[in-house]
Amino acid sequence: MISQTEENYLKALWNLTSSKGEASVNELSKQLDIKMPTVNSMMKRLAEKGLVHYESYKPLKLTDKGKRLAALIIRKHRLTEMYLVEKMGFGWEEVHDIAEQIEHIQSPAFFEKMDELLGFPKVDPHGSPIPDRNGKVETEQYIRYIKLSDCKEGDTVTFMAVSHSSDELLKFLNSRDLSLGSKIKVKSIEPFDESMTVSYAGRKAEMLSNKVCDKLLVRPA
Amino acid sequence: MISQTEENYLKALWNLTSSKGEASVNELSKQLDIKMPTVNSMMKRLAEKGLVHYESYKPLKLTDKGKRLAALIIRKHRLTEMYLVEKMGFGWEEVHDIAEQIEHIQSPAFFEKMDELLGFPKVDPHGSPIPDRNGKVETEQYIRYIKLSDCKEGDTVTFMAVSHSSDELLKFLNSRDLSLGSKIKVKSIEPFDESMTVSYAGRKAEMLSNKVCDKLLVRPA
DNA sequence: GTAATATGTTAGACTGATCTAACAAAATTA
DNA sequence: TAATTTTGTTAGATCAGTCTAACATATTAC
Ligand SMILES: [Mn+2]
Ligand SMILES: [Mn+2]
Ligand SMILES: [Mn+2]
Ligand SMILES: [Mn+2]
Repeated sequence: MISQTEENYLKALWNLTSSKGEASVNELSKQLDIKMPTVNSMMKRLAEKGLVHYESYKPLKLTDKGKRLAALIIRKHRLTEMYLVEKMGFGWEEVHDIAEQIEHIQSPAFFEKMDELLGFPKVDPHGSPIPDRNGKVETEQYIRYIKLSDCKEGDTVTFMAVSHSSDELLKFLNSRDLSLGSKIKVKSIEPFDESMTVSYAGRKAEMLSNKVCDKLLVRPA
Repeated sequence: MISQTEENYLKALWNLTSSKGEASVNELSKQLDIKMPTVNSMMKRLAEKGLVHYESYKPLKLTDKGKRLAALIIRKHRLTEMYLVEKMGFGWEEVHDIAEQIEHIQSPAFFEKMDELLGFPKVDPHGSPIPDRNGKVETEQYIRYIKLSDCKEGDTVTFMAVSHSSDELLKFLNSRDLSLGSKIKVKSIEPFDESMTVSYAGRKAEMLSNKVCDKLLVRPA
């Protein structure tokens, strides 16, 4: 069996390795705020269990089994976030911490029921894809999204997802009425700090810093 | 802070002490299926934390603080059971094991939301009272309930709650269409084994063993 | 009232999950 | 290349939560 602690390591590693396919002990240590020696010995344990490829001084990788298991935990996390927003009336900025706990509930029936009641959603409230029952994740469209910060003046795009969303960013977006699906037009880009002035439903000219634009994933028109 | 493990001990002790006000290490050990020395040392820890009155060779009692805390966990458990049945469509026999896990979620907002969406229910799906936000439990009516097995021939009663319900008992009741609120009339009692023949909505003559009748709490007409 | 049984406690071991201190290897800088 | 810094590993400690074995006290049976 796999403990709640082990699940959190797996999930963190899954997130870190999603781009390059591998991650360092150091990165994982920072991500989890757990000291390197602790992470190191946990990696050996997960290697014993066939979930991680571990070799001294080499980068960490998930095995196929580890990837699948991690994706199934992510699935529970994202289904939960969607359920909390859609069925319980929470705001998208309130659900991550609750989902962080509920993702560890052991009850297939519970998550199947959520999935059903939600009508088998494909994405969570932040636009991240929900892995399927087998741990497969639909990256097709998702990987085609680009950062708003990479757009040019005059571009018109659709706001599709928030990457690595903090409560603060989500609250900021709330305050500007900027939500998933919004059509955003880039009116101008300030050369000095790359801040953007954009317009969208109900907002003629809203200024967004580069730090914000860097977190908004959009689909070109 | 209090761990999930500690919460389970508190809750078990709360259940055991609900009648006599005290319980033995041995009883608690059996209840939790954890060996006596383990229970013993945990009781000392909880005493340190001001949650249990512990004295060598004396029966265990909860402190007021311990009672309140236990009741708040029970509150989360019972609200969850009610939510799963009323809002997610689970059967009353399916919800205990899920609630056993969800009761440990740390998020006041989550349980407040459940409570609201349910319209502030007073009892769980098995008829047990839900403690209020302060850990006070409404025993007024509940303690007046009697066992069906203590009724006499000719009595007419209302089925109000199931005590210490196992999945098996609940499934049995499902199979007989016997649910909370049913008006039950005791038609006859077999002197040999005290089994009862009863009638209720849609059932003319249903035989219930003494073991079953002992678990059904009813309100006299 | 003693013997037998049941219950409770102490001691000591083990595993999981964490840490710090010290050392080793790899990467970076000079 | 040599020195310095960063990253990774090993060793050993600690705490929570569990166990078994041994001993102590209380309860029950005779
Ligand atoms: Mn999240
Ligand atoms: Mn988590
Ligand atoms: Mn229950
Ligand atoms: Mn529990």
